Amino acid sequence: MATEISNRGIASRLLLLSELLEITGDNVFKIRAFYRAADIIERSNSPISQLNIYNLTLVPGIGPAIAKKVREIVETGTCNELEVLRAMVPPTLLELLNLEGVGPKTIAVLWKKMNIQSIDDLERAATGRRIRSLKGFGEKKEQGFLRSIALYRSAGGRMNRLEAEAVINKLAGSFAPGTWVVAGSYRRGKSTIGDIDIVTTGSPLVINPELQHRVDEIIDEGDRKTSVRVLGQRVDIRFTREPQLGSMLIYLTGSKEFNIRLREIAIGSGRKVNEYGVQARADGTLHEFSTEKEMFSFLGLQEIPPELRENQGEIELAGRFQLPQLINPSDIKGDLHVHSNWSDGSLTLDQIAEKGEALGYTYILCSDHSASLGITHGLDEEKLQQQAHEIERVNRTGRTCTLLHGIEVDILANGSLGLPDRVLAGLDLVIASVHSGFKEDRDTMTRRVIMALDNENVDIIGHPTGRLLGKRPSFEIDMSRIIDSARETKTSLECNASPWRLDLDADDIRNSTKNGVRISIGTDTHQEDEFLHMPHGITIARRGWCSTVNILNSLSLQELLDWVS
DNA sequence: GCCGTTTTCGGCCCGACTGTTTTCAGTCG
Repeated sequence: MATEISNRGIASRLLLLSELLEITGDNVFKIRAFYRAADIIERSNSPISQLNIYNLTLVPGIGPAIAKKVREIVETGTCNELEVLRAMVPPTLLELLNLEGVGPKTIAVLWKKMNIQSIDDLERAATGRRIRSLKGFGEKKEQGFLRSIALYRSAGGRMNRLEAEAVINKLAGSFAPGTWVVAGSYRRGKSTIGDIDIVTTGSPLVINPELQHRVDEIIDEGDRKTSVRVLGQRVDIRFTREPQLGSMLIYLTGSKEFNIRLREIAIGSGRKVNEYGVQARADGTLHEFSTEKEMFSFLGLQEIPPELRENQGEIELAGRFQLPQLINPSDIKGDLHVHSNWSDGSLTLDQIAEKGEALGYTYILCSDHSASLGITHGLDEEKLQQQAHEIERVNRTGRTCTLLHGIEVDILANGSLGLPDRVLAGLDLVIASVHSGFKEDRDTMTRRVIMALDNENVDIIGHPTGRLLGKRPSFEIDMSRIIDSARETKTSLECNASPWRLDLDADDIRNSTKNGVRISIGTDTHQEDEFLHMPHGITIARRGWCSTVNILNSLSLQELLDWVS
């Protein structure tokens, strides 16, 4: 059997098609249709390659033309229109789309009038001051191109949440306390953030000058909006007034798809939604909202938590007042992934129990590495037995937080585990994780993890895709098979709260809980301050539509022990 | 190209800011 093309594979070809159509100047609505279809296919949790033409057209956003192209891609790996465009447009031209301030129209003109085909070509032409001779281009554009090229070459990509917080902290002094809110993808709880968006009720007359000496660069400056660069990252600041704060927050929190959907709905009832409020199209009267809740209510919607605003069905549910009650920090009863100084952590077991008590937890799973992983001073059978005695001693000291004795056992290359079953059977909870052999192919890796799932001693699969944000991509793994197997074996999948992992991601979490798989949130703490990463994990779980019933560590200690047995 | 209890044709979210212009196109979010 030939390998089926993945949803991502289909989506990437449609995306390439829409980018090529942009440069060749095709109808913008047609381009958007391709772009939307690519997004829908990428996010779908069932294999699109198995749908026939008719079933494809039943997917919202896919019509007869795109359905035909998808089938062509499934059967041949590409489609005719894509190949025609690829033969026409130099491939290096697409890279120019990554430059800030450079869009498809600009690229088309540079290509057709000056035969500029790549970033290097553009740099040479701008340095040689040749571009200013083109109609519609001047000296400032030329300099802007050179700045964008330098920025693109030095860019470190998207920020993780800690890096975003560093940028925010650098600017915090520009605003009076209580007059500003971080919106955008940071507020929606995304695991990586492209730029920072801030809404403030402060005056631009005060804040714009304040920003001057805190930023690397002012990109745009205005009375309604100012954009700056801080620590190499873009920050957009929108100025508003208290009576309009609600609509501005909704607007700047997004997502883009969410905003578009909200506005489409408003059009249906003769209204216009923008960042200033809701306007009646008939007479132009503007309704203002100081809170988001008031504006949602005015539109006939339940208040939608920022983490859900992705146009993934939440708006329709909000219209029926049927949004899920999302998990909250106060629902978390304990941390299910902590390392002590018995392996590669820095805290003693006593310190961990003390910290757990201070955080209001009723339990913490002490899950050190197994001995198979040489670099982290893992525990063998003997050390594990000694640790058991020490945990018993700590648990007798009368703290309100109980230490559970567990392990983070390695899933080895052949799918077996780093410790024998009889050892694992004696522990309270077992996390099994992949820490080596990331380069295996998709099928091998999937079977490795499924073997671990089939082991009756394994309760949780730790960081199931192995990614390190910005450093190491997920390894190849068929998550739908993993989720099926987790359901059958009643195993939990981890939402690792470390800001460098945040793995599983929100889409996989939502697919897991739809299938009845419980999510375990663990901080993977190695040193004291990492206990504070729990909220990052909760945020991702909220993005995955999790209620308390979906979260393993919202169970009480007794319920958790019952679940294990 | 997609879509439809206003529509099967004619719409398709909305506004800020810049640079290059004498009124607007392009880009961005």
